[in-house]
Amino acid sequence: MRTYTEAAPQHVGETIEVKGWVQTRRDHGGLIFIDIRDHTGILQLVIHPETEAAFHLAEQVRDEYVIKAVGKVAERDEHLRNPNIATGGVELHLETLDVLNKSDVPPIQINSDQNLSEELRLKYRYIDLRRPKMQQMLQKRAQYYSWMRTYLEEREFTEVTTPILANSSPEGARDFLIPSRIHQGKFYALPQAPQQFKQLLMVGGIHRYYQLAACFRDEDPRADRLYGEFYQLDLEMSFVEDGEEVRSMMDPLIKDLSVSFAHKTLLSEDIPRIPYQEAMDRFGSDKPDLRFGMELVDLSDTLQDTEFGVFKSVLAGGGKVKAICVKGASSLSRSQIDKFTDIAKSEGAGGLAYITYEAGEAKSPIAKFFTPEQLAAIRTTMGAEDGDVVFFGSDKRETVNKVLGRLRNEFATHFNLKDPNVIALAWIVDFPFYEWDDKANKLDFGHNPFSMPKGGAEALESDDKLSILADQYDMVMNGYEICSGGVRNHNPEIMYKVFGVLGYDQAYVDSRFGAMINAFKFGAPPHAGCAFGVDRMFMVFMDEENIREIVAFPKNGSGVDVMMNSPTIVEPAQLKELGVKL
RNA sequence: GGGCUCGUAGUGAAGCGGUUAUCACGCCUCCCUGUCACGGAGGAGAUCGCCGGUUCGAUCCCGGUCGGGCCCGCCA
Repeated sequence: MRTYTEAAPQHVGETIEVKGWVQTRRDHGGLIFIDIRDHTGILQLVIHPETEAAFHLAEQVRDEYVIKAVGKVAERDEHLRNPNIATGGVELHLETLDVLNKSDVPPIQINSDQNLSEELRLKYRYIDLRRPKMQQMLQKRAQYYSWMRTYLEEREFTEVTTPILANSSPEGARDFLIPSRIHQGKFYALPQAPQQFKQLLMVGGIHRYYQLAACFRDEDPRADRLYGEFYQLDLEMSFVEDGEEVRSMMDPLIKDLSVSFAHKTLLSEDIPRIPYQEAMDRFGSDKPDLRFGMELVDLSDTLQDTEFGVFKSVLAGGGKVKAICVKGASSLSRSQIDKFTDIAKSEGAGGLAYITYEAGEAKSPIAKFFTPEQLAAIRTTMGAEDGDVVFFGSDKRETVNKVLGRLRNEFATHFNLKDPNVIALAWIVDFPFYEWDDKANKLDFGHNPFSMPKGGAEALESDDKLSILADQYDMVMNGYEICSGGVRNHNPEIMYKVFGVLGYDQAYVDSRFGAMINAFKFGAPPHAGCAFGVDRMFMVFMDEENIREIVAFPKNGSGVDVMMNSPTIVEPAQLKELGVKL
């Protein structure tokens, strides 16, 4: 009878057959033990010299050989049990042994707790995947997908797959282009997201749509961003005019995944909705980690009359002086503070002023520039106690927020304020529709040109284009953006206007988004939706800080698949067929 | 495109202007009948990423280059 190793204890006294890999072999000369591993776990095989053929073969077996073992399951004597493995109470006394395949000495040791370089693990991913951790990860991921599918299907969402060979998107990330053989000189592009298709599904009368969609973007990767391809839980709902309908639809799923699937604790049952500007002002980020406080405090009024030159000139120029209070930071060494100063500078700060509170005193090179009243006011406003350090930022509003937001995050990491067992969720809402592009020195879309401006066509007439808000929302989980969505603009007239603000005429819009605009002329229902970055969310659930850890076959940081050796040079014949001149 | 950082046996680490380049795991041979990351004895295995410079002498210092990682830019 064929069985899995984990089931062995249920078959004491029976003869069973197990197949798997050799985890380790312990040869005692006159007695050999082999730990056999399959996808369920490990089982100890005992090979006695009396079973001559099996014993002889067992002497030659090496790690990672693939074997088939037949024998009788026996209870182990009390003193021979191994509490460290699930099947440690039994063992299999071999009758026959077959080697189904040999293995070279593996380049990475999978049964060791030695650090392994990621490079090597990716090159030999098929061996790396045999490790229990990776096995569990892939199992868990499948459950995760299934969990989401079940939730959506119970709520009238229909799964529809959309084309992978699609069109180049003129805005946004770089495309992966696919040359057309039939139409030489023309190209498909892999979709950056199924955005236009899902909106067309709404026009097509699909009530609610979802898809675990592959998305492709040719942008440089990060620890939380895969190169090339990633998956979104993409969804859209028709006849929705208020984004709150989408958000409240998704809240229970994400909370349930956090608690029941990932076994974590929610920071709060209620998921706050935080306007973009408020998030920037309080946390210095549009993806704030809410597991800790350390909020940015505006001291501009408190220090209105300061004689401290740096602050004085910033305030006179309409900028802001803000600060964060870092609990217990007086323990930081000079060189540690220098490191944080470098970080502040890398975000555009001129320096990093701070006040240390110790033994009731405010110690700081800049303390002498403040009146006792100002010093007292700073301390009270910041809630600083002995042992704390208040770090200042002074610049124009956006820069101060960015600098202190980054520091808030770095300090939280340094002082271990990010509890991995807690999930803090928030929706960031009311993103600015337009942003000022400093480099190009012109107005540009803040986020997504397809979302509805809040207030509709009328709002677009505003003189202050930067004050126009988009009906758009991101979900944030522990400092990661895990979802982005919006109420879509389904009205061709408003669509033309949205682009018109940036100086694009109707012909331009038609040439870029003709299919979608045209569709909107034939009775497009109002609709709204969103897309979750399922890889990134899963990474948080699995306590990983590198997104490649939760993907079976990721590309490395240079966009290379070091196992398959892609990208690669192709045969001239293939290029010729595509019309490429050699 | 830019910044920081790493590169030493198969693997993970240590080291240092002059060493026989150290340790652990793994590997090979032999011994071993109750181990479980078995144990014991012995052994093989490294042009110290690559190129150039400084020096009497470079794995070590300097410059460049290649490769990995993290970050900025970028990611509608």
